[in-house]
Amino acid sequence: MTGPLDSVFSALADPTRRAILTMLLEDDMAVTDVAEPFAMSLAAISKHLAILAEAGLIAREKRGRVIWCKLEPDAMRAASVWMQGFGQFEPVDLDAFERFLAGELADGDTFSQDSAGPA
Amino acid sequence: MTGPLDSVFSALADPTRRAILTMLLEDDMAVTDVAEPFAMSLAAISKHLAILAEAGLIAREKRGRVIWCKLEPDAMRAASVWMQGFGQFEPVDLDAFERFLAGELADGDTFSQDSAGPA
DNA sequence: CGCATATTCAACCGTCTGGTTGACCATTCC
DNA sequence: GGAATGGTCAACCAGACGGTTGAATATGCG
Repeated sequence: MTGPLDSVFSALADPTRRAILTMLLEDDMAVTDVAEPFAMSLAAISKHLAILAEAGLIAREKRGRVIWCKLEPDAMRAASVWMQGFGQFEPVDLDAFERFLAGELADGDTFSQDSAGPA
Repeated sequence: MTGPLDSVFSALADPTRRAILTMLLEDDMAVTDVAEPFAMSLAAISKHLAILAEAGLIAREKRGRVIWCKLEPDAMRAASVWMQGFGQFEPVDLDAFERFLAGELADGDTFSQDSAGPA
């Protein structure tokens, strides 16, 4: 009885996948380009993309031999609403957001997880 | 490195744990009472509670021989804000959002889960 | 003290997850 | 047609996950 919240939350539980979503926030990307900054195989990224697509968080569209990945932020809505039921955090509290960033920022500026940095 | 978003999202990815959080929305509860509606062992529930506590989503306080579980909705804030960055990315400071992400990256029973949402 | 209650610990088990590698389509280019 | 490019598939592996059971550790009570 796996529901949509299960797949969305567990998709978001992986930092690589969250990083991918963040990249897609900028622009649609081909699979190979998505994979480029990560220190793992293309096949691994392909699996991550499949999980994100399964959760509805991205859509993949094949054009020629390239598959374009596009963010589908609507899939986050249910999960977001669920969480908001627990806090009084307003749906759009940008001040809180900026304060959060200021507090939590501190370090790091690339997607390099373990050893290899981005090219 | 495992950041706070990892533990929160993966804690929320399990329907049993979401149901527990929902119950705690009503009131603080003892471990045994939390376990009561579920068709699984007390030990299993105890583990779920440990995971929720590890993620900061609940606090456990021992009073006498009973351990009381209390919701800590603040732990959801970061994850909620993160998701909201995707929901309405127009007003959000995208640059700050991505810097934050880069930093974060370095680093048969009673409940029908998906309907069991906050009141 | 001795027993019941509340909760965790420890060992174990099957399944899922995230990664690897190498082979396999599909498409474009020469 | 044949080679290079873009992506996925399949098999495999180590480790995490979600559950079980039985023993252990408080604490409260008569």
